[in-house]
Amino acid sequence: MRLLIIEDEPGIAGFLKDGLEEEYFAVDVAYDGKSGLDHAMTNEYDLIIIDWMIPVLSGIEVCRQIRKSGSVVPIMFLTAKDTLEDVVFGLEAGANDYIKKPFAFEELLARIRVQLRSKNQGDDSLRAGNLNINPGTHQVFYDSLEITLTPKEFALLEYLVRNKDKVCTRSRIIEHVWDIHFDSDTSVIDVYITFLRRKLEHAGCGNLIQTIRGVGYIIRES
Amino acid sequence: MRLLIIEDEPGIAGFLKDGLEEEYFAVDVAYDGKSGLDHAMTNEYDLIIIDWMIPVLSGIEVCRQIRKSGSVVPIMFLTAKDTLEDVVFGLEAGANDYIKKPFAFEELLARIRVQLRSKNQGDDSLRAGNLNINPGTHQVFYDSLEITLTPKEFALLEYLVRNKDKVCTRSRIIEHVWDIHFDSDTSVIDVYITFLRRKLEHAGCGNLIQTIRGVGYIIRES
DNA sequence: GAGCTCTTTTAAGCCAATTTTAAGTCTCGG
DNA sequence: CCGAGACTTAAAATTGGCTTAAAAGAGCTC
Repeated sequence: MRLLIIEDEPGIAGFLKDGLEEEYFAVDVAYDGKSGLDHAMTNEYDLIIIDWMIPVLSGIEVCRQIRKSGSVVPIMFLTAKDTLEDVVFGLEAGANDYIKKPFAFEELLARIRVQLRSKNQGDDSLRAGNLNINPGTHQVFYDSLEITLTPKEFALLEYLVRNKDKVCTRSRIIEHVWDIHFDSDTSVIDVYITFLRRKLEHAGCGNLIQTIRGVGYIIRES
Repeated sequence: MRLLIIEDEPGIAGFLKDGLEEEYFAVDVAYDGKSGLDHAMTNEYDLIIIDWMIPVLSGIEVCRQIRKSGSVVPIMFLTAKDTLEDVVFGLEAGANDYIKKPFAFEELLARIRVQLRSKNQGDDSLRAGNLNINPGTHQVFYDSLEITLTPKEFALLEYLVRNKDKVCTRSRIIEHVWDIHFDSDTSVIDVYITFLRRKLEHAGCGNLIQTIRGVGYIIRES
């Protein structure tokens, strides 16, 4: 899952980036509103975190511009302000959630998961058929059998399952899971798809990941 | 286990901090309501102790704010007041327990253990398979064989067992057991995991602590 | 407070798992 | 049947955990 953080204080930005990468997110950081908007418009993110008070272009203005472009990406505000007025303003500008500084990292993480899961549905774990993925504990179960995955394998499977019934193109996968933006002729994806298929097959959960030739992959639930 | 004490009298605060650290807790202290709330919001604690009468923001207000943020961390009040009215007030504000000053340190400790155990289950001792951990006496038994641990070894094992069947990430371990909050590239955890494994192995209880590479550790009960 | 022991932390080298690269083989669609 | 793209495999590169030894710190005794 790929996140954008728009935050001018390097300390906070670094802390968030490190913590979120530990949770297998691919994280980009922008240090002012203009460059943040730039990133948001030229890339596809699964969620954007914006500080209210940032230079060049205010957080709220960035949010408005993103919405104006038609994007429905979940947006969360970080802010020191906490009057009712601000909340209303933020939500009117198109934000999905709102977290007051100072905040616990755990709380932010929980709220991020809420936003991401709403795209999916139901409880906190991700499902596809009998496969159960728990992003909180980094565990995967097929029925009650646990499948042990490496970090990259997990991140790839998570991305495919979050987008189940949708085709995931190679370029999106390389962006969202590997955070690689330029064109490159690597075949990492193929290799990891093989790894995943082998482990899933071995657990009795074969044929989950289907190939769309020339495009990418899809996990179908039906 | 990591505690926060919000108490303005340095004498009492120091006494509590020292006493609780002697019991292997990782203890933070805040000297007024505002800074206390700050700490509570920006960190993850296993229990919070709040004095009723503190400057800037009253204890009860701090408690309300914490609950308002959705946190369910156990909260205990310290207070000189003891009318029924106050008790009701405190509990309504979201406190879990209530202890009147002056109090015996032993009693406070006992009540803290009650609050912490409710997260786990049943009786006072922690279990994982045939391993038995007694937080009160700092003893560890494998069947009837005692395993002698140093304070840090004990604290680490206790944290892992309290969170058994859940993955404990490195960053959570370093926060809850060592009380280190900033990013640091220490390898203390590795060293202590080695110490623990060696002692457990030696007692015949090998293979208890499993590594989740790139993430942390887990003790599985099953 | 000097000297001793035990605990905790730091640092370095080693080893194993993970990730990436690269090359050869296979398969689908035209 | 050809070629592009996908799959598989092996091996290189990298990362990160494990182990060890030694230094630093804490507590105790005399």
